[in-house]
Amino acid sequence: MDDFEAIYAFVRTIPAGFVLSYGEVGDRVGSRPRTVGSAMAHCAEEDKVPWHRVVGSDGTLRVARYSPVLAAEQRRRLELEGVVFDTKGRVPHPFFW
DNA sequence: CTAATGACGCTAC
DNA sequence: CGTAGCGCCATTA
Repeated sequence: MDDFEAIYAFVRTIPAGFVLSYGEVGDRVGSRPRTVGSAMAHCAEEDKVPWHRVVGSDGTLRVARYSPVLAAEQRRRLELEGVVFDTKGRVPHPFFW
């Protein structure tokens, strides 16, 4: 199984309304943050992965640097799940579960 | 096999 | 606050 698949499998278990950082996801699946980011970048719609629940260690939406459009999409989905953003557009702090 | 490519994270300045 | 450099490593070309 590709490392990506292991990452997708774990991310799929994150409940709606919860947010974890790339590093935290990496800790759970035994991968480095870089690999987690790479996996999220490649995940396809059919993978059914809640990629929006993974943010940067500082609570920012890292995807914004690459695609403002995707960042807006991520924020929209999180707010729909009840996640609150601070005045700087960041998640107060990744939630744990 | 080598090189390039990231939705990262941390430290230093 | 912002930028830069480095370590990291699976995946792809």
